[in-house]
Amino acid sequence: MKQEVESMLKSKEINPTVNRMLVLDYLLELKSSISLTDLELSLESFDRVTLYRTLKTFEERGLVHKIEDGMGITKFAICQDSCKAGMHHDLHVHFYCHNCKQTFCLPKTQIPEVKLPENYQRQEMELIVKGICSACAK
Amino acid sequence: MKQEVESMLKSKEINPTVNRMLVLDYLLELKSSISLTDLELSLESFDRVTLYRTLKTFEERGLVHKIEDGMGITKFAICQDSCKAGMHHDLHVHFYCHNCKQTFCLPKTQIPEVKLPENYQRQEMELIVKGICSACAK
DNA sequence: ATAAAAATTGCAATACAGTTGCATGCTGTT
DNA sequence: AACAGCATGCAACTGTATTGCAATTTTTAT
Ligand SMILES: [Mn+2]
Ligand SMILES: [Mn+2]
Ligand SMILES: [Zn+2]
Ligand SMILES: [Zn+2]
Repeated sequence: MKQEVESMLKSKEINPTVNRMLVLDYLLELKSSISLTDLELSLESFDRVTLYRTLKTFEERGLVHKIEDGMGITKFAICQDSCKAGMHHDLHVHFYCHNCKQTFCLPKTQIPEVKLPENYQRQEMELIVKGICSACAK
Repeated sequence: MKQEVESMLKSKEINPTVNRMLVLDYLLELKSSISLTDLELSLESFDRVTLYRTLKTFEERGLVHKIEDGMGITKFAICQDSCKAGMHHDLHVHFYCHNCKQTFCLPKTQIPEVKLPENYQRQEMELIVKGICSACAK
């Protein structure tokens, strides 16, 4: 397990420090995304700034992606697969649950194409669907 | 003109004070949306809190809608038409320009339907397209 | 293995958007 | 004119994001 986490960091050219391995391990367990504040609450021994910079590094190297959850909170989630440093391929839908306040990646749900007005040049897209998640719907 | 602004406020059951008429007038001139901070810079004579509460009232009465611009900034824009107090019909796409940092409503560009995984219940959607706006593309 | 260099971390401080409480001022009504 | 109710401004507070710098850890080169 620890071996796996370490090589995952190395493959993204991230120095595998103890801290970073613990953070990555935690993110991998997680079913949804997490905000910096919630991460700080979950991993109490870490300084907030360290977690901030850890997430920033992870994002820059293509290991996690940033999600605007649609309620003004920034969250982070492990990238699915093909993301590289400075190159995220993150065209899936995100789902915000009004009940549990969690934000889920829906990697199998692609963002459909939209036709923009004349002269608008698209570079990225974000689609946030809000409602009740499957766990809360039961 | 002033007459028009006043009756617009009244039709949404908002008390037409001098301040509110000036803010609404400014918003109507605007081609794109605006953040609280930028509004404060544009209308210097107003206190930030007054503008905050003005926008909040406008939003609650269905006169403006709130936009998460995808970069963590909340912006406000005049509603198109059928919005009522507590009931926004805001399923159009928003466009964020990386060059001028403005966020545009694209009222003619609807958000396409997406099929969610089993048991997810949709209530709202937000689609932000990022890139270069038509003015900056020239 | 050790020393030097480079990267990482923690603490303190700052920046900044959003929000609330309260005293004051304004407006319309009796 | 007196009153009630809403609107406004100021000060203060919250919460998140971000930076500077010194201390510590990790890596690299002897
Ligand atoms: Mn995602
Ligand atoms: Mn809009
Ligand atoms: Zn839920
Ligand atoms: Zn532009």
